[in-house]
Amino acid sequence: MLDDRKAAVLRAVVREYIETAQPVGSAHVARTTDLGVSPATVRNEMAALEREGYLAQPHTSAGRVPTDLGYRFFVDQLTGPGALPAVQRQQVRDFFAHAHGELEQMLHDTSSLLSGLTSYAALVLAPPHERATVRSVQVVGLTDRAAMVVIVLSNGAIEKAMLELDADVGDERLAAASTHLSAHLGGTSLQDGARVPATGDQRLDGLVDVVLKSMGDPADREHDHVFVGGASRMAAAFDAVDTVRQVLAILEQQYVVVSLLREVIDHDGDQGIAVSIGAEHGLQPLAECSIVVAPYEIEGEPVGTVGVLGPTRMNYPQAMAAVAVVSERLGRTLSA
Amino acid sequence: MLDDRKAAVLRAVVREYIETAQPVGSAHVARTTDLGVSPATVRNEMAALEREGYLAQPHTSAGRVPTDLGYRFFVDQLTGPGALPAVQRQQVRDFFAHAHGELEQMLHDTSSLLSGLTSYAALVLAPPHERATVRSVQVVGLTDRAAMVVIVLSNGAIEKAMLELDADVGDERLAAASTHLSAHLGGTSLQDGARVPATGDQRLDGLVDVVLKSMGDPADREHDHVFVGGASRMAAAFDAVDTVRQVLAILEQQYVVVSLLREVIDHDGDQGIAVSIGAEHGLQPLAECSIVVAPYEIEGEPVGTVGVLGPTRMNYPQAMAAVAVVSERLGRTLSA
DNA sequence: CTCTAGCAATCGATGATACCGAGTGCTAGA
DNA sequence: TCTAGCACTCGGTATCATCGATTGCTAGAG
Repeated sequence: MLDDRKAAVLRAVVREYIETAQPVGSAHVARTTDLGVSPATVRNEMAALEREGYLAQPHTSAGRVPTDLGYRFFVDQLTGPGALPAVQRQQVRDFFAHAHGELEQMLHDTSSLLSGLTSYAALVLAPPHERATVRSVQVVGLTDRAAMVVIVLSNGAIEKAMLELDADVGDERLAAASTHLSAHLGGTSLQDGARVPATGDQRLDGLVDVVLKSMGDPADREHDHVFVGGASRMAAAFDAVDTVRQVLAILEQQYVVVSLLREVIDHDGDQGIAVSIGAEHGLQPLAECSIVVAPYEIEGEPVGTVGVLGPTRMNYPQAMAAVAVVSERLGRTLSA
Repeated sequence: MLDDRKAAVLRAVVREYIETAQPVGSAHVARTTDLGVSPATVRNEMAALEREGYLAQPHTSAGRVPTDLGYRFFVDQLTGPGALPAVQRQQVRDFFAHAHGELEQMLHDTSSLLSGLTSYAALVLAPPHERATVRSVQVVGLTDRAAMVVIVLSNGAIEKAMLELDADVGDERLAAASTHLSAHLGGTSLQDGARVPATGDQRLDGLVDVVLKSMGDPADREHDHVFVGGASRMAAAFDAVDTVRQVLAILEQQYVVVSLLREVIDHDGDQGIAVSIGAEHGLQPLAECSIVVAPYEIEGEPVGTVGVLGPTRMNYPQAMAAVAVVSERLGRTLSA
């Protein structure tokens, strides 16, 4: 596709631009590469690269800037996700060594960690609750007409749903329903809408039905929780305050973020780390952003994703390294 | 303190500046007030107001801008929290009419609502769990060595804590502990570290102790959850991208936000709506922000707060109106 | 004593102008 | 095929004048 020298020039431009955020000129490239060619030669290559869509010029007589395509080439030709500085690697190890119990808290903290490592915004998608098996079902009465179903899952997550009751149901009956449901749902996964055999007691069976229905409610299934950490760092990445606003507005919509993460990771086959650059995904407000995501696995099964969102001119090797380490480590910790 | 005319001039300046964000000149004030005086007179008054600290001049030959003190006067002389447009009032009514069950979801949505009403960031502080009474306690085993304590409270909130066990404890024993704890803690509030009588079974009593200790863990008590909605709108309020970053960074620290809300509402006695303007609170990064908060009450008892965070030149009457209506309505809904 | 009209002075914003320098494209020659 | 040289482009910066909004002050009217 690109001959060696063009590739080297492109690499140099991308690297320099990532670091300085300034258009980079031919002289700079000639100096920083070991190609032993003059700026004039570099100029010719750069002009060619521009024709082919890898570079762009903000205006005549300015240096070149990578296009999305340019970044794409740069990312694709990376052999692996670079290495994290030892300090950071240690930081990650420490974090997960001390990570204790509670799933949601841990995922939340993980997003802060990742954001701190990269200085971009971090996204952590929680494992879908469907994957875990039920450990306990309990129906707790709150008021005469309202009860709450609390389901504890094997991974420490909790599903809950409100229940509106037609009539006052005694505590004993709720307790009976709890026992009955626990007995028959325990060990199953939430997604297969398991059948629960009738007890014979009509009132009880009715109650059980209501509970099951509320559990199957797709509104609750949407509970694909995503943790966004370090969103404020996006403000440092752009200088147009309006861009910042748009990006933050997107990050506030959990649903959008979730499907974005899904899309990016699906689109990329199962390459491990997936990268979406600039306008490659559909979201117009994020056209100036790139996303680096990786799935994390529990017991060998991919269950969630971690990723970072930064400006298109993000430090890809570093971001990929951080995402790789964190996803690997997170999976390992959750598998234990 | 200020004679009538000075007050009128100050009011006019504040109102105009809130609307236009431009320094306002004497001619403007003379035109928009019905004082029937000339710009020259207004100028004298404005000069006086500046000497007294209510106004400031960005530079000679620009109009005046209110100082924090100026806003403070403006807010203090407001008779009440202004009226919300009918459309918005209806919007709030609709929202709470359709608000269903789940506490956390509802508080989250409330923050979005309030942010939408004011176009500032909204803060909703959840009722401290200590206030609610325990409805059910359950200890659920997750792995051999880990269990989870799930406490359902009367207000529909859920407290959970991880438990690390020294040895494998049988399911029956966990169940026994659950029943025992439910029986003795049910109806009590979490904050009084209630004593639970011994059962005689040593292993069981040991387990109960562990659970109680984990519940008393102050790390969990910190669970004063705060919901921040519409943080992205802060990006529209400032044009210095760095200010935006600082403000957002603060909003990401739940702990800081919680104590800030507390401080503001405590400082103000029990006036209902409390307002903190500019640097009145201590947080330097929020020096260009104001906060409007109001407590909301369940069964007549103040349990949480709702508020908005906006630029110092926020629309106070409108913000106060929105906060007042939402807090009132939220309390009413939760009391039902 | 208060208010106002008039007026000079102030100072940011805007726009024109010139200049510099970084960087390019092209061409001729090695 | 590469490079040196060179004219050219064009954004950024500095300078300068101008414009306009607004002020502070003073003198005079009510």
